[in-house]
Order: sequence, then C-alpha cells, then structure tokens
Amino acid sequence: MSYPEYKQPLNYGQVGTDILAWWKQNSIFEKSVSSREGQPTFVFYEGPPSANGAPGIHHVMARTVKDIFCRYQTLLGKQVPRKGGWDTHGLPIELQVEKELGITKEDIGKKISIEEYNQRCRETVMRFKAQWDDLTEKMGYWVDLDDPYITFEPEYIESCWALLKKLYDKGFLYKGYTIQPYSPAAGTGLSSHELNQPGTYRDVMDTTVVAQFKVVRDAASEKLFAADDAAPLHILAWTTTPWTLPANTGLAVGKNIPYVLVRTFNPYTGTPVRVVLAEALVGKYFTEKGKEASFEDFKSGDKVLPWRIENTFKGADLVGIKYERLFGHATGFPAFENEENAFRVIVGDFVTTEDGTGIVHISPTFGADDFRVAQQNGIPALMVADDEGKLSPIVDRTGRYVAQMGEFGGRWVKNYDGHDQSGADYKTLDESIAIRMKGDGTAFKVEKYEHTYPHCWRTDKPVLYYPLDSWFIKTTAVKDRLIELNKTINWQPASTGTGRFGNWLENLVDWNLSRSRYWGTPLPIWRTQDGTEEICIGSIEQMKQEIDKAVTAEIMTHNPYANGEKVDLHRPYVDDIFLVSPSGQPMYREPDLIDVWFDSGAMPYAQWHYPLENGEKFQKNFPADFIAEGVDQTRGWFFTLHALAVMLEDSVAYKNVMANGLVLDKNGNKMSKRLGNAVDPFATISQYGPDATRWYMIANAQPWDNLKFDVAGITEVQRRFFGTLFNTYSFYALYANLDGFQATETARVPHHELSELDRWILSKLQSLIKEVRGHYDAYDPTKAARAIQDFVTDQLSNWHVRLSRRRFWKGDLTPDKRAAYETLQECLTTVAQLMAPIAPFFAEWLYQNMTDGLRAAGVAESSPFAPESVHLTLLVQADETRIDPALEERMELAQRISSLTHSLRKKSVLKVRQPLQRILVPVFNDNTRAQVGKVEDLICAELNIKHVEFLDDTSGVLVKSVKPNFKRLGQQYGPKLKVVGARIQQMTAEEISTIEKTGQLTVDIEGETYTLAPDDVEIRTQDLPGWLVATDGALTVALDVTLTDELRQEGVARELVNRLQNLRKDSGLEVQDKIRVTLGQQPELQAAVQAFGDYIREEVQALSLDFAPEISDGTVLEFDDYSVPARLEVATA
RNA sequence: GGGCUUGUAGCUCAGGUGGUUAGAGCGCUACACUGAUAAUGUAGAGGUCCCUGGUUCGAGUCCAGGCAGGCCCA
Repeated sequence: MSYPEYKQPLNYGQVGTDILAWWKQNSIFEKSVSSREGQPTFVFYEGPPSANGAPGIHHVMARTVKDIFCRYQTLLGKQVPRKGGWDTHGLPIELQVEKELGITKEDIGKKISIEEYNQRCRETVMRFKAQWDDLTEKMGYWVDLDDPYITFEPEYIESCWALLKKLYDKGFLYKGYTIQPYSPAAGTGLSSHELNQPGTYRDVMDTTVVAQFKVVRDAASEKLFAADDAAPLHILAWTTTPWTLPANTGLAVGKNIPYVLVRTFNPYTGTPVRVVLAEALVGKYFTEKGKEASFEDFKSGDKVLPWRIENTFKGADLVGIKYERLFGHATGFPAFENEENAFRVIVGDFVTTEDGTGIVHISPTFGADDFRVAQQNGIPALMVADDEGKLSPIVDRTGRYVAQMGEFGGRWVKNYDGHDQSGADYKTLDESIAIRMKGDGTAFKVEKYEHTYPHCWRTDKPVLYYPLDSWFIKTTAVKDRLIELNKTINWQPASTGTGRFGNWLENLVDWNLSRSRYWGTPLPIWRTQDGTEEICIGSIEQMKQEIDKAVTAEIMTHNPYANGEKVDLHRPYVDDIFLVSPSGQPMYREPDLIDVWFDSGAMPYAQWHYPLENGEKFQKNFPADFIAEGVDQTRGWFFTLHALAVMLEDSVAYKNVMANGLVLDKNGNKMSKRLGNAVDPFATISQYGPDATRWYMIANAQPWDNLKFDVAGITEVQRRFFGTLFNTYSFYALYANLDGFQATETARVPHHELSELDRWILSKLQSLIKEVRGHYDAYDPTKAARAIQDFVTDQLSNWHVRLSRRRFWKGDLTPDKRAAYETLQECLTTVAQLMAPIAPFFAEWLYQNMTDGLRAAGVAESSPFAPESVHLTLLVQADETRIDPALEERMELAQRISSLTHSLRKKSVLKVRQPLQRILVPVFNDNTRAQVGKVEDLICAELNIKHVEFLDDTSGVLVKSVKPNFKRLGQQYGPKLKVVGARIQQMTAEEISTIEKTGQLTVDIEGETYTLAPDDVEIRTQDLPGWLVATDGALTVALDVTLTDELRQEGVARELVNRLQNLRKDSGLEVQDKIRVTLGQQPELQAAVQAFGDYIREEVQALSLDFAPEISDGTVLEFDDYSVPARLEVATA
C-alpha cells in the first residue's frame, strides 16, 4: 500500500507528537539550516524571553509569527540560522527574589550579601527554562536551543562593555541627571514601585501661588500689546510648590488651548495690570460683577476686581514670548549658565485647563515634565555652583535652599529636620515666598489649597522631584538619523512604525542607562573621587591591564585575575576593583548598573561576542532581515536595537519588523493568573494539536490585532480546515491504493490533455501559489492562511473532488483517471508546502503520506519530492502559463448556475436523484454563451440534468428589469441623479428594448431631455413566464420541471442504486467487492431495471440483478411509495 | 492627560480609489443528501455598520468632534 490509510479520525495532538519525534530523530531542523549552506542568508534575531516565569499562550502567538517567516524563507531556499537567547537581568527578577527571601532592597548588602543575592537571581532566572524549551518544541518553534546567548554570561557582558566603550569614545556616554522621586529625609531616590506603596499619597494643605510673569515687550510679544498702551502685561501661572518659583526658567502653554488677555488690577497692590490666562479658567479668578464694574471707581483693597477681556488667541501664538525673571540678580539671586535662553514661553503636551491658569510654570530641576520639555526646547535649568564648583540645583540633598538663594538661603523647603513650627510668627518657606511676592506685585492670588502629594514610605516626609545623577546615552545627538533610518524599516503594521515608534523618536530624550540595582550589567566606568578623571573599560583584557597598573601604584594589593581565574563581571566583584588614574589618583567604579534593555538591544553584537571576536560572523548576520515581538516592545527592544545600530553602525538593526498584539480571553479581557482566565498552552497543544492552535491564531485575526482566544475557534479550524484536508487525502489514498496508483514526476498526463475540471483546479492552484507567496512576502500570514483555507475547502474539496468522485470509482486506470489522481496529488503536495510555515506538523504528515512511497524514485531523479521532509523542499513557483482566467471565470459561472439550480430543485421538491430534462440560461452576449457551453457537461453532471439551453433576446419571452448604474449616472448628472434614477426605474419593456437595440434612449424629465446610454443602466432578467426562475446578480437560471416517463424511470433507477449502495455499505462490503442482487417484484422497479439495468449493475458492482416472487432472508428497501425486499450476496470470483 | 489602535449579524472576521439590496464562516431553525459522512447542499431568521455633526446627488467608506475597549507613555 503506497499511501497510508486511516480508519479513525486523525488525532492531531498525536500527529504533533509523532512528527516531533521524527524531526528530532532525523535532525530535520539542523538539516533545514545545513542543507542551505552557501545560499543567501535570511537573518533573524530572537528577542530573548526571560525564563523566570512559565510561558503563556501569548508566547505561542508571538513565536508562531517568528517561526512562520523563518520556515517560509527556508522554503525559498535561504539559509536561516536561528540562535536562541535568554534575557536574564533586570528588576522583575530582583523583585521576585526579594519576595521569595522576604527582604527589601535595603536589606541587600546587610541581611544578605550582594554575592549571595546575585547567586539567587542567577538561579531564579532560569527556573522555568525546561518548561520554555518544552513549549518551544511542542509548538514547533524552530530555534537553536543548544547554543543560545545568555545575557548574564561573562562574554555577553564583556561585549556590552565593549559597545559601551565605543559609545563612550564617540562621546555618546555622559553623566547628567534626571528628575526622580527623592526623599531628602531618607537621602535616597525612590522607585516607582516604592511610590506605589499604599499610603504614600496623602492629602496635604499647602500654600499655593498664582504668579505674575512680566512679559518683555519686543517683536515676539508686540501683537499682545495695544500699540499705544504701556500698562504692564503679565502671564499668570499657578503652583502648589511656591519654593520652586525661584528655579523657574520657562512657562508652558497648550498649543491649541484658547487664551485671553484680561485688563484688571493686581488685588494686592491695586495697580492696573493686564494678564494672560486660559479662556476656560477666567471664571475662577474673576466675578460676573467685575465684568460690569467701573475701572475709574476702583480703589486698592476693593473686593470686586473690575475686568474686561481685551483679546483672545491660541497657545501657539504665545510661544517664543520672553518674560522677566521672578527673582532676579538685583535682589540677590544667582546668575546661571545659559541664562539668556531661559524665561521663554514654550509648548507643553501636558498642559490642561483642569485647574490653575492653563499655563504651567516650568522648573527643570524639580519636575519630570518640566525637565523633558525644557530639554526639548533648549530651556536651561537653574543650577548654581557649590563650594567645590560642582553644579547643584537650588535645593541641596538634605532639602534646604543653598546659600546663594539670597534672603531665603539655608531655609528648609519642607520640614525635613523636624524643627519647631508651632510659633505664631513661624512661616514656611512657601509662605515667606508668597509674602515677598505680594509685596513685589508678582503674586496675583495666594491661597491655601488641599491636594494629594506623595510621601516617603519610610520617613513619612514629602517626596521631592529632584535631579539625581545618571549616566546617559546621548540618543538625541543622532535623533535625525534615527528618524531617517526608521523610514527605511518595513513595519507591520505600518502605523506602529510611523505612529507609536515614529512619535517616540520625534520626542526623543537621552537614554537614561543608570539603575541603582544589583543584578545586571555593571557600568564599566571608573572615576576619581572628584570626578575629574575617568576611564571606560571595554574588555576583560583591558581591565586586567588596568588592575596591574593599580597594583603597581599600590592602589590594589594584587590582581585577582592574574592566574587566569574565571572572571565574573557582576557585582560585587567589579566593585572591589580599583584603578589608578593618569595622575595617580584611585578610581572607583560608578556604582550603577545599566538598563537591561541595553542587554537585549546589544544582542546582534553580543550574541557573537562581537566586537571582541567573530567580526565576520557579525557582518554576515547584521542587520536582521526580520524580527517580531509584541507591540509592547516598541519602546523597549525595538528601540534599543535601533538606537544601538544607528549609533554604532549607522545602520538599521532590522529591515522588517512585526509588532504583534495581545492575546486576550474570549471575552476580550486580559489574561491573568489572578482572574483564572489564562489559557495553558501545554494543555491546548496536547488537546488540539499544535497545528490547529497555530492556524487558528494566525487565520482568525491579523497578528497585530488583539486576538480574542477561544478554543471553540480551534475546534472549528480543526473540523473545517484540517478535517476537510484530511478527508481529501483519505479519499485520494483509498482509491489510489485500490488502483495501485503511484504518482511520478515524469510521465504525467500532459497538461493540454487534461479535462476542464483538472485544468481549472490547477489554474486555481497556480493563482493560489502566487497569492500565498505574495502574502508571505508582505509579512501578512493571515491572508495567506485564509487563501489556503478557502482553496482547500471550497475549491478543491467541495468542487473539484466532489465533481470528480465518479472518475475515481470507475473502471480501469484510464488516462482520465490517471489525470484525476495526478491533479489531486499535485494539489495536495502543493498545499502541504504552502501551509508548512503555519502548520508545520500537519504539513509534514501530509507531505510524507503523499511522497514517502516515491521517495526512492524522487531521490534517484532529484525530483522536488526527494527531500525527506517538507521543510527541506523548495517551494513551488507558480506556473503562470497554467493560469487561465477565462477558465476560472466559466467555472465560477458553473458554480453559480449549480447553486441557483439546486435552489430551484429545492423549491419544487425535486431531489437531485431525479433527472430533469433541461435548464434555460438567458444570455445576452456570445462570450457568456461560449463560456457556459464549455462547462455544460459539468453542470449537467452536478445537477443531474440532460441539457443546458440558452435563451437569447430574440425569443422575446424574457421579462427584464432595469436598475440605474449610479456610479456612472452620478458622475454625469450629479444633483440630477435622483430624478434620472427614478425615471430609469420606471422604464417600460419597450424602452428597455429600445436602449438595447439602438444603444440609446431619450427621455424627458421635468421638461429636460436626457439621452441614456446602455452603460447607464443595468438590465437583468427578472422572470420567464411559466418557468421556475432564480437569479444571482446578472445571472438567471430557469428550470424545466417536466417529467417524462423516461426521466421518471431513470429517477427510480437512481433511487434503487442508492438503496443498494446503502445496503452494500451496511453489509460491510469493500468498494471493490462484486455482488449478486435479487429483488422482490415491483412494477416501477422492473420498468426501471428494464430500461436502466446496465447502469444499475455497473453502479453497484452487480454481476446479476434479478427479480423473484419470494425473497427469503432479505432486507426491506424503503422507497417513497412502496417497500421491496432485497437479497444481496457477495459474488465469489 | 498624550500617542497609537480597535469598534460591521449572537460569536469570529471580510468589506481597493464613496454608488443606493453590506458579505463569509461558526452558531441557530427547517428541509434535503448519504461509497469523502463527526462531511455536504439549499433555504430562513438575524444589522441604528459605536454616537453626533459635516462634505456630497449619494457615506460602512472621506472630514471634525465625541463614546467605549486595548496597548504604550505621563
């Protein structure tokens, strides 16, 4: 038996297991790479997962996408090495370890040594590796698990160091600061995690100030001033932290927010002013009464402030306006660097009209937003030099103003030292500042205000947003290049590239590398105490040499690596290394670790230990042709890969990237262990098999859309697609084995000798190859899957095979039968190839079932079927010469005519078994007539009718209807379309006839004359009097339901065949068994046998068919109006 | 709050450049078929195309503004 047959329905889970074992045993994955040696490389980067948690169903999704395109490129003949990788550093692992040990960050180095702690992290991070490896295999994700890159290994870290040094040498690495939550009382920065502790946000009552910033009258602001009006003009801005006002260096407005200019008086000094604020917030500061109040009568101290709106404008109009510093040099406040660029109005995307004035006071040293927009707009921060000449903000690390702050120097910003505040004369710094501003006429409103403010969870004291030292990569220096090169990347979906990623690049700030943690890649920078000398170490070798120097300088006692000891570049070991500066000073390592995203972004280099070795290997595998990860990686891995590639290689890191969406539960909720709606990938795969799972995920929604995961969808895919394909194969195998047919690549029935049906499905197959290749090429696997599915279920199974069944049942291996086998064989093997990237196991199963029997011949002939695995084959090319659009068109006509006729039979209760004489198809052009004519035989066979007759116009019996062609008419008549359309729908039969015959029709509508052309209307057959009629668009079919005696008898014959076939089947006979039949006497049956005996005997494989008055031991056959006993015996040869 | 994204039948999804009767599969109902049969065919029920406004002779489609879900930031 050449083709394996399966009596039971296929167990898809078992197929997965079996194929997997076979792959392993025969090293198919390895061969899929090695067999492409010397061919062009398709470079794929594996985004490293972290193995500190169990994998979920969403990982199956992400990895299916990766796998599809790697397998596809392999099928195209490219070599696709796939080095696996593990992400092993970072905060989630540290938090997990802390939780398990029951410690906090503060305990590290005290209750547990850094050494032990990091050892725990190292053990924890690979805890689920076995599960991950298991899932990888079972889902059929082909990636090299034997030689992965692991980010905690010394070589990997060393590569990161080398890259950091390259950046350092290019001047891209610098020490600066960012604004972070900081607790002066505890003297430490707080992580967002710490800030999210319960109880940290509390309601407090603070003094708040609406400050007046005096606008400088110049070209930029002139439009605000009335030409002849010298009254001072101020911008109002509100703050709940008045102590930051002396550090103000900018004001931010909303680009599209409407603002007004209001003439009024300062409530504290009573002097006339004009102020700018958001239109929406006028009511907050001015009363209805004041709108009417007299300016002339106003006296200082009056409750009601008169006011009038003088002008309105958009935020954008204010940008660039300069204003005077609130606390200037004249009153003893310090000058600062770049001061000439400060005190300007800029746009801030965070500005709202929720509260305040719709204008935000910017102090870059004390707010994260402030810092960011200031940096983006070139607004300097107010920094002053301390005693050692080091720059510092106006508040020191203990929470008090520095000495240079004039009258406020040395004051506590908040009560961090616990001093006594109970005295009647006691004033907080905020209050003192507000009082001074009232006097200066720079306060427009001062009030107490209750709001929530974060507090340190350990000291209960307010948190400050404060500049803390960090190391940065100067990504802004290459911003334009990042944007430029991003435009060359093919993003799937494109919107992620232009939108989410593009906008991120447009608003780029420098990459903050520093992390104050323990388990990660240490920053390889050593500095002297005063920070004047530093060195960036780029390799272990260089570090050893520097240690030797330090030993010579007696800064270190000995070189711990002198005798070739294994180097661990983690903390705490690197912290114990001290180096010597050129001037002989000791240098200490900057204590930070680097952002873990640097680790993963460095994988194109570090996975090969480049740049320390493997230069050629790196060049060959850079940049990647393709990467794929979740869309949440946009600012993570996608960015760090891009940033490093641009800065290090002036290149993209990847040419094509797919950002896939989330996997939600079937109700659209996020999956979580807590909610218990997480789907177990192992259970899913073992129950439904990896192929149906993968196919469902890919075919159901495009990978970049979120997927609502519902196992009902998998069972549907299983039944509808895999079940149909399996049935089609089984059908093929059953008959091919009976006939002893085995396909070959040579000596096939020539294409031009094939039947219409065969040439049609092969034409469809070529179109499918073309289409599916196109979709894979465009990184759109969903469309590829849907196209394959449609072909298999609708075209191949439900049309070609259904209509071809008789060809397989009958007689000897004639050329037509051979052609039927060969056609089906070609379709099945091609489908196996096309589906292989998405459903690798089932495709393998199908391919092997179809080709194992001819492997030896295949190998001898070097045929396409020589490879033992479908994944080692080369994907077929579409043969354009076999695509026949006209054939595809007429087959579609046949399908539609069949559908219409079935529907007519149904209406008149005439089962398909009852032959009918003819159908009528009205045709208006020769092409349709010719097209239908060529498929007449198919239609007749499918519908069990004798003839297709055509009806042309000349018959005059057709009743036609007409419909306006709105597209054409609309372009021509525009607004008049309505009346013209209405008129067309009222066209008479004569008018229709006129326009058909003469090619035009003139009609009068509302006094105007219109000339209509045939293209202006769509004419279709509506009815055929006296016939049963069905229509589908322009296609109409009429059925002749007249039954002659002969037709009736043939119907009876068919009924009899049907009953006998059932009997055969019920008796458990094999298809090829011959029988002898004896029937009870019944007039209608006897008449039918008289007329169609040969046909019946042939159909049921009967050597004899006789009637007898008495049937003993028979089975009763039920017909519509009578029952007849029958006996069936197997005929022995 | 910002950026991106999604919203079409009970469910999952299609619906180039605007064209009046919006489709498919599943599910449901009925009938038929029965040598591919846990398949198949035909018919039926099922829609405020998220809402509001605008452009247009005409909007599921284009524009503006909302609403709801999701992701990433703040």
